[in-house]
Amino acid sequence: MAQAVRLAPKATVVPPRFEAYAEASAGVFAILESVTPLVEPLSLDEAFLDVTASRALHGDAGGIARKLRTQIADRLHLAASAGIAEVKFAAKIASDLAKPNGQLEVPVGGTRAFLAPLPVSRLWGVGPKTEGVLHGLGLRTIGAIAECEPAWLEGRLGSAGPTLWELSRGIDPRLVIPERQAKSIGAEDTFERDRDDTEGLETSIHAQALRVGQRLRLAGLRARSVQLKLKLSDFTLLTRSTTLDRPTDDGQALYRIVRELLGRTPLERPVRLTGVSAHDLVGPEEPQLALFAPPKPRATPLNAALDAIQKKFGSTAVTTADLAGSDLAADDEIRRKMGASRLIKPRSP
DNA sequence: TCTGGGGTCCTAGGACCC
DNA sequence: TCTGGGGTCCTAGGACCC
Repeated sequence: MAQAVRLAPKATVVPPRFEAYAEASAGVFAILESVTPLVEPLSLDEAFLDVTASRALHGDAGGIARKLRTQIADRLHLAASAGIAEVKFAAKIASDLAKPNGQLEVPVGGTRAFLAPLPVSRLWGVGPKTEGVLHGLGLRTIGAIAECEPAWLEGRLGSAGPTLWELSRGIDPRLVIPERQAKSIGAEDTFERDRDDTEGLETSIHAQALRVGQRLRLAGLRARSVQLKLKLSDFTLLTRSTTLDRPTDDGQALYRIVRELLGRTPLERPVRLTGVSAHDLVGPEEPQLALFAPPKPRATPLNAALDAIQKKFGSTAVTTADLAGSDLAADDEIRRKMGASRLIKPRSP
């Protein structure tokens, strides 16, 4: 947006409508799941489908893709593209090449030939850095990688070498996995202007810790470790993390820890972004390994009450004193998931 | 190309344990 | 107190993806 506004100073800037995208996404996934339960979301608007067992009922893969795309167009008025292949990442590339609003099928047994002329950057796991390394080795196409000795590639790229070699030959053993448990949950915000006042930074990570805590409770998870993230004015990234004595889903507990981490992190520059994330997530049913039963956390009933209030009246209905009136407490995603229908501003801190 | 927010996976050193 | 080999866990950083 910064770039766009610079180029077109008079442009009208329209805020994103995350709720609308989520609603459309749910509609698309409902259509996809009418064909097979083996739907693996890749993002809000992309998914892998394993239709191996669906063909007897729904016809061949190409026909299934056409049918799904027609339904998406008819019911949701959205364009959709599809890639069909024997392995996941080839299907993904085929769908990228079919955009917009097309579909591309890689013939059975033809994966390696399909990939060979494509640039190395098309491979999953090859970003700008790895692309530079590969170009330095004289490798520009996926076919060129396929011709290499995997051991030679390993010497130059580490363990990524043999993996890229396999992919270049169309070997991709990854299965379509419908439900995947989150491995981390985080919240981060870039400031309007860089700042270095402790109070402002603490307010920011407080709001983020509370958002993370709420999302943990929504997912029925607790965190065993917490990470503080700071991006400085020169874009250098700092992370500080701690492992907890006991897993928690309490935002205030997360905040106490990241505030401590912030306190012992000397900052040489103003801060551009702060972030808080929860890692090593465990479910609520995790067996208790402590020798003595731990005391029931005091925060649990409080959080349940706060969650209920926010579900009913919106995410800004009740918050901590330092966040009152600040827009940092709002989290559209939480509001959407909880189904809150209206927003009530606090009348006084 | 002056860089948002949500993630995943990997590496590497050091502390610590047997 | 030192030595050696095998291992886990914790922490920080980086590449990559949508």
